Amino acid sequence: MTDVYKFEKLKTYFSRLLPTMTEESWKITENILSVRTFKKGEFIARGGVLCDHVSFLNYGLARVYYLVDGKEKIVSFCNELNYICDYESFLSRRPAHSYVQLLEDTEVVDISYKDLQMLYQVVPEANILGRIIAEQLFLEMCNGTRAEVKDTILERYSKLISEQPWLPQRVPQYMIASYLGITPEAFSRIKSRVNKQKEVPVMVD
Amino acid sequence: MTDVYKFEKLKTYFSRLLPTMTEESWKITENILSVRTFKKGEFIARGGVLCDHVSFLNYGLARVYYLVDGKEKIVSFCNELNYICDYESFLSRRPAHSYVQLLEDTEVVDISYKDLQMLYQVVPEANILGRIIAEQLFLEMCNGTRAEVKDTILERYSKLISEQPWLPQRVPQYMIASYLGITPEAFSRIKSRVNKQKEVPVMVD
DNA sequence: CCGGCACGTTGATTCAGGTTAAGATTTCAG
DNA sequence: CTGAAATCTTAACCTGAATCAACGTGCCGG
Repeated sequence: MTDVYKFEKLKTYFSRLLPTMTEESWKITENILSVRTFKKGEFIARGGVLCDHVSFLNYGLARVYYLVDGKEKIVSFCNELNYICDYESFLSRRPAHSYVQLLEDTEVVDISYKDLQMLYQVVPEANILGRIIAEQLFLEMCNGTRAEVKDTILERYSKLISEQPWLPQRVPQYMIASYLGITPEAFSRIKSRVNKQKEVPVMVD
Repeated sequence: MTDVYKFEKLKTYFSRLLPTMTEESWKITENILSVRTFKKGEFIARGGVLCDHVSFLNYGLARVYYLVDGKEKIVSFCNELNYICDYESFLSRRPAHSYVQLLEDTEVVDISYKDLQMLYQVVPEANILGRIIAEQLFLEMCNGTRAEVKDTILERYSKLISEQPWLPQRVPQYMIASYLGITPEAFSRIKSRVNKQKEVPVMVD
């Protein structure tokens, strides 16, 4: 947990997205970043509250969910080397609709809206990075939406596990059910139904 | 239909997004744009085919849908002053997952992927525009997803009609049902149920 | 004017998943 | 070690929407 250089991961990530970014631009960027740590259970964003920071996860785990009639509907899980933030709230400057809660002790690198806008003015590459990141978020969103429309629950489960294989070890099953859009009971039923058909269990705990 | 200046609408749109864009930058941009027209029923993007252009709708109407088990699931409708394109395919350079079909004769202004990348190199403002547009698409997507998660069918219907009031006059009801994620039969029933409760019909044809 | 087609409605049946409830199992603090 | 809380499973019953099918109604071309 004691990184030699606390922005290392973010820097690597940026240099992969935009290899042409100069060391100078990075130095400026670095200056307005800050590191924050959170304990399991804390929130990085909450419904009704403006989300004023984008956070890049150094280590830890988070979930994003909506509150629907008092019930939590999980939209995504997020670990190391990803952004966590209600980017919708952040961009639109309006109260968040989603909740972003940490499922483990977590360290993030973050930047405030104000500072980011400043960065866009000062560092030209920042706009390219900002564009690429927005595009990537858009692509991820597309993937999610498409899967919800086209895939069966089982297919979505398989995809989830193959994309984030560490998930079953780190989050309870009822959260995965919530992500799939069904109740824990239904999920349990589906699992047992599938495992009865094949002698070798497909869905692992 | 005979616009004095065929890029007028796009220019206005851009200048609203980025007022600081110079006339010079616009001149360069303008040079790589082209106008295309389509007849009702034609496709701007098809599943399995790379979508190599972003198109800005000058006039006309389009729908975006996925094919699920041979059935069409409409994701959005799109008219004047919006982009139509499988932006996912366009950005990722992979075959499209969605179909974009014109529901009326349509005129678009469009730009190819290659030309856009070139523009990003040559005109610095283009990156800002690109970022803002990607951000907006992301926000729209969020709205859609959130509505699907949180709102009832009736609420989503009301939202749709208040956002695109011209819709019922221009598309058949079964397409609206598809957008809402239910069958035409179910939609019909919901409508009649609602209209029975209130003496004055709420859902118009 | 007629026949066909696209669109909308209505009814009967079916089914996946929700709900409720009760146990079984795991986890963890004290 | 022990008991409470959290999690997972199973079963019985219920519900909303899909499916299948039949039937209007309006529109268009010949």
